[in-house]
Amino acid sequence: MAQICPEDESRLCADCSARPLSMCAGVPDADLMVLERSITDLHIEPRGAIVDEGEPALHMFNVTAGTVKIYKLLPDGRRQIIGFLMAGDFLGLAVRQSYAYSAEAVTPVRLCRFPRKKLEELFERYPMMEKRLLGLAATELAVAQDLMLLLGRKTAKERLASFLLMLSDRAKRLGHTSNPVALPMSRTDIADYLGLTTETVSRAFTQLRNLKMIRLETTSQALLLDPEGLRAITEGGA
Amino acid sequence: MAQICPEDESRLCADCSARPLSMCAGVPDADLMVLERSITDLHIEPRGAIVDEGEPALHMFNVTAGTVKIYKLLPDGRRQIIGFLMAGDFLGLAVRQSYAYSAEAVTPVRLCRFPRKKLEELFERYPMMEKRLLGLAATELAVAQDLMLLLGRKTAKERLASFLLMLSDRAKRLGHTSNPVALPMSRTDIADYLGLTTETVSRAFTQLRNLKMIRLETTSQALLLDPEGLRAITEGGA
DNA sequence: AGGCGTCATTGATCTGAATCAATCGAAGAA
DNA sequence: TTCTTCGATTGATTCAGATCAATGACGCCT
Repeated sequence: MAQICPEDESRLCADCSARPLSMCAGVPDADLMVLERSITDLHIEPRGAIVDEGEPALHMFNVTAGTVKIYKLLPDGRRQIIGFLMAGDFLGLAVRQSYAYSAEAVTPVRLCRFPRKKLEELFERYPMMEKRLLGLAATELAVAQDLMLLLGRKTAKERLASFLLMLSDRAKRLGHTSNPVALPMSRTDIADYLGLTTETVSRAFTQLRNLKMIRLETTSQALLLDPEGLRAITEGGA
Repeated sequence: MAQICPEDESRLCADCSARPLSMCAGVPDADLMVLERSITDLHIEPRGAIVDEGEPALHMFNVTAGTVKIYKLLPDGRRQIIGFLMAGDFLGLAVRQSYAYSAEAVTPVRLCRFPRKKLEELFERYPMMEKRLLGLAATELAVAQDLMLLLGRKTAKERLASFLLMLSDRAKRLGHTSNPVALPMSRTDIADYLGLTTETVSRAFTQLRNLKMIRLETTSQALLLDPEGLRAITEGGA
C-alpha cells in the first residue's frame, strides 16, 4: 500500500532533500562521496530511541526526514520536551562527553549519523561545514529563547497559538502543507513541550476552536482559520 | 574609596582576564594587537542598555567584567530574562539582521564590541576563533535547555535552588567567591528569570531559609548552608 | 462487523503561584 | 540623626492550570 518514492530511499547525499538546510550544504557537490564514506543512514520507527541523556556522545545526527522529539527528564518522571526536530535539524552537539538530552522518533524518521571523530576531520577539510553548523546552532539558540519566553510568561492559550504557528511556519519552510498543519505528536508530547498537562492542551484547543481561529480536521491536523488572530493571541492580544 | 586595580582598566587583550574563557582564546598571543585594532572597549553603568531587541545587529559583544541580563518582552510588558551573562560570555550572535533580545547591565560592566564585518575578517584569519565560538554557542544551548526544563516543569522552590547553585558554580568557574554567592540582580530580575513573581521568589527564599539550607547574609548575598540538600531539591528530592 | 485498548475530551475539584495589600528595612538625603 | 524612598518581605485572597474522574471517539485486531 505504501508508496515508496525512489528518492526517499536513496543513500546518496546528492539526492538528500535535507542537505541544503543542513551543515552538509558546506560540502561541495563534487565531494559528496567523501561525506558518504563517513556517515551511516538510519531509519527509526515511531517511539524508537535515538540517544539517551547521559550516554557517551559518540555521534552527531542530522534529521533528513520525519519528526524527532528531544527531551529532558527529572528523576521523578517530569518531562520537558525541549524541541521537535525536522529535516535539516541536527542533534547531539555536546560540549561534554555525554548527551545532555534524550531523543526519540515521533514519526518514522531518517537520520544521518556522523561519528564525532569523522566529523572533526570533515570540519578540517570543509571549514564551510563548521561555519554552517555555527549558523544552525545560532538559529537553535534563538528558537530556544523564544521557547523560554513562552514557558516563563505565556498563558495556555498563548502557548498553543504560538505552537500552531511555529509548526505551520516550519512546515512551509520545508515545503510541506502549512495549512492545515500536521500535528504528528500526541497531546502528551504537546503538553510536555508547552509546559502544560494534556487536559489543559485539550481545553486550549477547545478555546481556539470556540474563537473560530482553528478547526481540528482530525486529532492530528489543525486548520488555521485565522492566522492573524492567532498571531495576535500569541503576543497577548486577546 | 574604590580601589582600581591597574589590570582592570587596561585596554590590552593580553591583560584581559576573560580572554581564556572567550572566543578570543582562538587568537595567538603574538597576534593580539590585530584583535585590539578591531574592537572597542565599553564601560556601562548599572541599568545601562547594551542592545535593544529588534535593532539592527551591527555588533557582537564579549562580556569581560560584570553581569549583564538579556531578556525578551511581550507587547503588554511581560518580561522573560533568558540569561545572565558574565566574563567570557558573548552576546549579539544574530542569525537575522536584528537582535533577538535586549541586553542591559546589572552591575558596572565591561564589554568588548566587535563590528560584525571585522569579526568576519577575524574568523577568516583565525579559524580557531570561530571554532571557539561554536563551542561557546553549544554551551549556551545546553544552558538554555536546562532553563527550559526549569521553566516548564519545576516548582518555585526547585527553581530558586537551581538558580542559587547555578550562580555558585558560575562564580567558582570565574574564580569568584562561590559561597556565599553574590546575587547582584534584584528580586524582580530573579523572578523574571525564573518565570515567577517577586513575591513568590521571596517566599521561596524563606522556605529554603526555614529548611536551614541557606542564610541571607544580606539581600544580595546568600550563604549556602547545605549545597547537597539544595542539589536534591533541584531535582525534586523534597 | 464487533470488541478492545489507547488517546482525546470534558467535567468537578483542588492547589501553587499570582494578585492585591500592608508593612518592613536598608541606603541615601537633608 | 531623622526622614524619605524604594526594594524586599509577609499576609489575605483569587485564579489559571493541575489533578482526579468520567466519558467519548478513533484505530486496530480478530
